[in-house]
Amino acid sequence: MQRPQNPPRGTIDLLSPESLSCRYIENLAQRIFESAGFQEVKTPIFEATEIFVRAAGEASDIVNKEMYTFEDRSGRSLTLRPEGTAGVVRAYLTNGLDRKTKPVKLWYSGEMFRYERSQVGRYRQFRQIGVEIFASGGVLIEFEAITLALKLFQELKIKDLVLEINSVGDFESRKIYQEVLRSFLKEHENKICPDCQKRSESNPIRALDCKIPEDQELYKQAPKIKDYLNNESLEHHKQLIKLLEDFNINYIWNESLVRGLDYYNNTVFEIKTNNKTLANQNTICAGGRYDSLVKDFGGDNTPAFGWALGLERVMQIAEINLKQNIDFFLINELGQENIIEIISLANKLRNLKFKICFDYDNKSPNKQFELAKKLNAEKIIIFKEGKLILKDLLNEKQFVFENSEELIKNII
RNA sequence: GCAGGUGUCGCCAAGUGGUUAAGGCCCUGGGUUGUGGCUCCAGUACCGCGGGUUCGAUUCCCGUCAUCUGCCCCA
Repeated sequence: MQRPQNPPRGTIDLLSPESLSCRYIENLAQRIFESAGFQEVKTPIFEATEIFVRAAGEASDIVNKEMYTFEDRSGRSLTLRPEGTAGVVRAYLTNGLDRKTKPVKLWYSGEMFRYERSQVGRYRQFRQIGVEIFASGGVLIEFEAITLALKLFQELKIKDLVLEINSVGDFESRKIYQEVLRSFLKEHENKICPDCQKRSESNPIRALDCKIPEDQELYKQAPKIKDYLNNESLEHHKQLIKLLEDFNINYIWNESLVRGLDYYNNTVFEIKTNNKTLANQNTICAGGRYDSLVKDFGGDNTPAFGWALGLERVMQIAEINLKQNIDFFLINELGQENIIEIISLANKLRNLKFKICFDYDNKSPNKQFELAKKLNAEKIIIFKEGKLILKDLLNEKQFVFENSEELIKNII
C-alpha cells in the first residue's frame, strides 16, 4: 500500500504541540465551567437521525445537506452529531434531569460532524465546547453563560473580540416579521442578488446579512425586527443589554443576526474575532435561547439557553505556546547489563511525578546525549563508572552521587 | 453543489521535451569527538493517477483524484 497522503477530507490530525493546546483549552474550560457549578455531560457521538431532524428543522441546511447519516445493521437510521444541543436535550430527558434540582447547568466538549466543503477554520470533523442550561428563563443565566465564554477567551489572551447580540423574538412575532420581510424582498426582487432572491423564500432574515454593498444599502429601508418584538421580548432584550452595560461589556446590537438553527427564540448572540487568519469563518462562539426544544422533544415546557465554540477556530487565534519536555534523561554509559538499575531509577522518579526518558536501543552515549537534547530534557543523569552524575543542561552545572538513593534525596 | 489556484523525496524547494531529476531541513546508519548540541561520510523520488500529442514527457493537452481559496451555509 502506498503511504497515505491525507486523512479523510475535512479532517485533521492533531499532533503535539496542537494536541497540547487542545487539551489546555479543554482543561481551562472545565475549570471555568466548574467555577460556576456546571456539570459535564458526555453524550454519544451518534444519535437517532430523528433527534437532529427534530432539533435543527427539516428545512435547515444541516439536515438537508450536511449530515453523516447511516443505517446500522438492523436498519435504524443513525447520524453522527452535527451539533451538540440536540443530544444534550435528549440526554436531559432520557436521564430524567428534569426531575433534578434546577436550573440544570451542563457543559460538554466533543467532536461534531458536518459534510460540507472544508475551508479555513471549517472542517467536516470539528470540536465544539459548549454549555446548555435548562429551566431558567431569565436574563441572568444568559448573562452568566455569555460572560463565561468571554472569560474563557480572556484567559486565552484572545483580543479583538466582538460580542454581537440580537433578539429574534418569540415564534409568533418572528413568523409575522418573516412574512413582512419576505414581502419587502419580493417587492425589490429585481434589485437584489440571486442569493437573496433564494433567501427571501428559505430564510428572509438571512438576507439582511448579505455581503453585497448594493443589497446592504437597500436593506437599510427594510422592516426592523425590533419593531415586531412583543413587549415581553423587548423587555427581555433590554434587561440583558442593561446587564452588559452595567458590567461594561462591549456589545453590538446586530439586528440582522440570526442563527442557522430554527429552534432559537429571543436572545441570540455570536462572538466574532477580527483576527484575519480565520477569514470569513470569524465566528468563534455562538448560541442563544431555545425555550421550545425540550417540549418538542416530549418534555415539559422548559426554557433553555446554550452556546458552543469552535475549538479549532479558537486554537488558531489563541497563540498558546506549549512545548513538551522531560525532566530527566537517563544516560547509560555502562552497557545493557546495567539496564535494571536504569529502569528502577526511572520508575522511582516517575512515581515522584518527574518526566523521565532513557534509551531503549543500546545507542552509543553520544547518541543518547543527542536524544536527551531532542526530547527537551532539562537535566540528564549519567550512569558512569558506578556513580551517577546529575547535569543541568540549562546552566551546565553538575553533581556526582554515589547511588540512586542519594541522588533522589537531593532532587526532592 | 458552484467558481478559481495548486500537485517534483517526511517537510521546504530548483529544474528541463531527450544520457544518472539540484539543493536545504528532518530522519536513519557510521566516523571524529568522546559530558552531547560542531564537523565528516553514507542512505532514501518509478516528478498525484490515467489517457493523449510526440521518435521521446516530470516538463505540452485532456480527464481524474487530492489539496487550498472563495460562494452557499456554518463553530
